[in-house]
Amino acid sequence: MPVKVTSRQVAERAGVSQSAVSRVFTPGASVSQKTAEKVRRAAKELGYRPNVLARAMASGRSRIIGLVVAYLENYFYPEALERLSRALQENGYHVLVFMASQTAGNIEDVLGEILDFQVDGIVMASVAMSSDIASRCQAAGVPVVLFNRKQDDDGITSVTSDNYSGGRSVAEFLLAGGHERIAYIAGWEGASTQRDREAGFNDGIREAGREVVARAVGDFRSDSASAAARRLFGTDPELRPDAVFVANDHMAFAVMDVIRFEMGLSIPRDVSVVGFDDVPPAAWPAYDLTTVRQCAARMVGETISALLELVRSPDTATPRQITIEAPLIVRGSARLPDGVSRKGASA
Amino acid sequence: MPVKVTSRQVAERAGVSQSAVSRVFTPGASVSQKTAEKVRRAAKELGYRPNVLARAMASGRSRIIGLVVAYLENYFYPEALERLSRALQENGYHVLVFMASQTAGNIEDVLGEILDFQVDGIVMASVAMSSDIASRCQAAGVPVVLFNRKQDDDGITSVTSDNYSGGRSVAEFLLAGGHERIAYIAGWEGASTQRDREAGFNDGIREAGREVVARAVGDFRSDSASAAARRLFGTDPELRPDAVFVANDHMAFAVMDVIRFEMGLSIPRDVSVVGFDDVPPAAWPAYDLTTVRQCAARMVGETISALLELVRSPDTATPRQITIEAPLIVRGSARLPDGVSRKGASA
DNA sequence: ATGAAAGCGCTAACAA
DNA sequence: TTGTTAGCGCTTTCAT
Repeated sequence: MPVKVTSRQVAERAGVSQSAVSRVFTPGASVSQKTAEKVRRAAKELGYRPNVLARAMASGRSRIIGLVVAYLENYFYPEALERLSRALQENGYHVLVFMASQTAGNIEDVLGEILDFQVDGIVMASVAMSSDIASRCQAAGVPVVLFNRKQDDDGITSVTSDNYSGGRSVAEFLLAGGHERIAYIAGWEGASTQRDREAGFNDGIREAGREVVARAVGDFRSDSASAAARRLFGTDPELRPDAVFVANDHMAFAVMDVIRFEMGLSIPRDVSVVGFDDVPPAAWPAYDLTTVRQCAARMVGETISALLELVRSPDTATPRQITIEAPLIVRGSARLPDGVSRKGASA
Repeated sequence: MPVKVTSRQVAERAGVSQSAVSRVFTPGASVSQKTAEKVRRAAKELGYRPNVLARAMASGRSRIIGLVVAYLENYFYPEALERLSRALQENGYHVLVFMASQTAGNIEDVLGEILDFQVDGIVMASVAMSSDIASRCQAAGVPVVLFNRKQDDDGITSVTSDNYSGGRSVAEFLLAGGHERIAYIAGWEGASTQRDREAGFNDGIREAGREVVARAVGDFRSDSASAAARRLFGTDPELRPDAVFVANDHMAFAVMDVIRFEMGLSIPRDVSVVGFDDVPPAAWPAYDLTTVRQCAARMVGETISALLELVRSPDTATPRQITIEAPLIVRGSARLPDGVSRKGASA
């Protein structure tokens, strides 16, 4: 049995030209029933499968999508990756993964590598904002969509959840719950998600004529978040916050553990904690975290359709900023406003 | 600025032949300093980057590694994927992801797709055992390594941790802790990891002249694990297990939550729980789970070196079964044997 | 509907 | 060291 079967060999066996074989394996090409049958039989007998790379070279379309992702440690991303990959597979595309460091400017290098692969499109998940990306890809003629990040430049397609409103609903919820001293633990400040969540949150607080009493930066990392929590809560009981909004769940778990197991405080009696993302562990009873949901399924769905649109009709498709609604999921980690039960979402 | 720059254009500009350009970008090829410089300058001016796909076609080596993975829901895999991808990137390879369903026989289809991409090698993470895979890849001349799975057939390279010993140390630890009624919650029975962990565990229990008093199957899924826990612990206090070994951490978290929050029992006072994997949440204070560590870093390291060895010297390299040691990590979710403190590991 | 022929952009002998 | 020449396996005009 031959290790590599070419279309030429199939053609020979089927008694047709090589291009006939190519057509049989090209959806929408014009071949007669008879030829198709002969070819398929010969192909099956020989165990022929078209070489995707050769096809890519000749056609200029690789059916490969480059995915840049910084860290899988935040459990929002594994789910997104899995969904993205499955959805793309169903559409005949495959994902080539490029790991980038979270903060570094090495996005530029990575971008070069990606482009070398002649990918049909790129999904950038959780990268720093940089308008260079847009222009470089535009120059290379490769569509990009930003996943869970936004740029001020609106020439680039992005899919995010409504971070601003999400942050705002947290503020309103916490205020309605009668909290007096509300704090915030920020994510990495280079991220648009961080910026928007905080902006919405702050606006919500301020419009009630109040102020955030304490702020620390956790950089979206659990160790930094723990440290931030120690700083915020390791003070006099009178100065201590009675509520904290943490910029994502991943950090919120660390914060909750510091509050409960190091400080010996009770959640939500002494302190209310709210996160952002609604990753699976947020629903685990040990955390039962009130949080803002980023619906990975919908975000991925929009990402795919925007990207494939750009891939398939590069000329007519235009960049869009897609925003997915981000509902507050009320669980047990935060004191409730009067009259609100755990089942009802708050606004 | 041209959208696509070819080596031919660079050659023209540098005043050399096209193959000279190719050589400059081929490590280890023979080019003079002078030529190299001219070419590099021309390349830079034009913004030339070699087309990886064309190179792959011509050379027969794509520098793409196919990764088959079933589910990222178990947090052991995101970490493995991230490490694998980074390590391969450092070696000039990239990962093409293929999602397979956990149980289905669709590994076969996926394998076909992978092979179409002319990948240089394949990593199969968490797939069902199937000796067909080995032969199909062998026929295609593509090296494979099984990650976190083993086959009876030893013609295929695999990297696993020492699941048998791991299971055994759990048995010994639980026995030493004075537990009277020891139960087991199994993973998906098609997995070699499940089989080996249980075998080691059972042997450890039996050699002490004892028996596992209850067993349920959780299929490595948290909902099934919760259900299993309800069955096991929803009985008379006298019949209730006082210790349970759960085949992986992912399930163990669900089991702990059922035990604590549904049954109202205390861990470890009423029930000891031990898991397997040592994923990050196992160390979170809210779980503080005693578990057996699968060292992702080492497993990935061995996977990479075995795979690259097979890729680079297909003739001399031989299949190996690599086993990584799997130490028990003692935390607070299980009653300790007398004299053992949380810092000292048990045997 | 089909075959012939010309590439896609590169690597790898082979000569020189 | 360098240029010339064949391909790698496919898609895609262009005739027929």
